[in-house]
Amino acid sequence: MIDKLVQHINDRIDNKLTESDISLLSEVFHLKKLRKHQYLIQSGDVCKIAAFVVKGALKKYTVDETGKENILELFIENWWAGDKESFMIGTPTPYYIDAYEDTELLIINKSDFIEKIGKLSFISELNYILTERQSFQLMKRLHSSQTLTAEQKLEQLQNTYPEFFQRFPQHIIASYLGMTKETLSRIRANALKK
Amino acid sequence: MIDKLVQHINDRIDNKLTESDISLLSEVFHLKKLRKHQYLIQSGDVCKIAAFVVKGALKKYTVDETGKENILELFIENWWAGDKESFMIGTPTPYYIDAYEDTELLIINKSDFIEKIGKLSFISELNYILTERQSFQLMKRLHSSQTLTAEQKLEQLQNTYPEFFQRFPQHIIASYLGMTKETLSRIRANALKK
DNA sequence: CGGAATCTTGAAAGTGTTCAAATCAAGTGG
DNA sequence: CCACTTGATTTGAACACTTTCAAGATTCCG
Repeated sequence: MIDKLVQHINDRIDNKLTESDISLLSEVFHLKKLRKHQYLIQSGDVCKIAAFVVKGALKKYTVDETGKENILELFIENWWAGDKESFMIGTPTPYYIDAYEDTELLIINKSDFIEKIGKLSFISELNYILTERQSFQLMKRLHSSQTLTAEQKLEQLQNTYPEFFQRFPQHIIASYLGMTKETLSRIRANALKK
Repeated sequence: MIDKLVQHINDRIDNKLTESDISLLSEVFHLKKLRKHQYLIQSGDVCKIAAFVVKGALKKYTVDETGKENILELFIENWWAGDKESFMIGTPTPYYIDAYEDTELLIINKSDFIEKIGKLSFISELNYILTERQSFQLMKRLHSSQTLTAEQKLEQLQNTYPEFFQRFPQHIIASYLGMTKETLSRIRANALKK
């Protein structure tokens, strides 16, 4: 169970984890299972956990006045799910995160994070790497959101995260891309013609 | 000159800079002046510098096939201008950055950054804080870009960065918001009626 | 088989863009 | 001080793309 997390970390940091690092991780992370449609966090909560996805899929979204979901992020295996801003700063999150499939997570709560591992160099290193990558990706997504047509957005997503199309239905992908499911359907029909 | 940078750093880190920290900064950062319309970086360059804005204003943008500028970021005093991804990873930047006003920058080049200050704890701390904040802001901008109407985008920008409206003309603001100058002009006319 | 979720299709409406032209504002040089 | 230039803003009309709403078709799965 913890193996996937250890692997994830070793893939990203310079010096591999020692046995004692790993046993510490085993202590502070615990397994949590979510059934399809269960929430990890809800709007208004302060996010007090960080969650590593061992198995399954989740979506992060807001809900507008009309009840429409606007999906911001999709999480699958080996991704971190949560609201980092709420977790770090302690402000209430505006987001919902729920399981789209039955999901297994490795959870650490904020107090354990701060007291037990936050200051370890491999955690700082990992955290920095992930945060920096996140910001690079968000810059690209923002640019795409503002400059590309719906068709170009689809094509780009097929190139960057083809796995999403295996895991999520079209209406979820559409919302992630900032368009309606009808638009996505029509665009796909057009793209096939060519 | 270096004072503004020292102030900027002291405002953000836990332990204030020492005299020797400051004299080291004075050594590795040098002043660069840009006249209005001069480039700091151009598309295709590898960004080999990080630049702190002492005075002036800059814009970061791409140019599409038709020559249209799509502005991603605006920089004024006390902001860092550059393409961090290109700087850190060494990939060619897709962006242009140019001065919208006559501008004074404190520049550090990559080799000095890596060899002389990159490993100092106050630089790591600052870098992490800025990167994290950047990613929080980008998440919000992406969400706004995908969910708000043009009118709501304007209102939100007026609330978050009112100073932009003093420093940049409307067509620049419009591009930053991902809309045309005509749309922004009409929206403002409508908003005034109410 | 039957029901729920998903995907497709059509027509009408909405929102923002494009293109072109007019207006406005702020220097600059004569 | 005025004419001229340049950049910025506004306005109008036609157009393009995406959404909305509604209905029908398809797929999945117990």
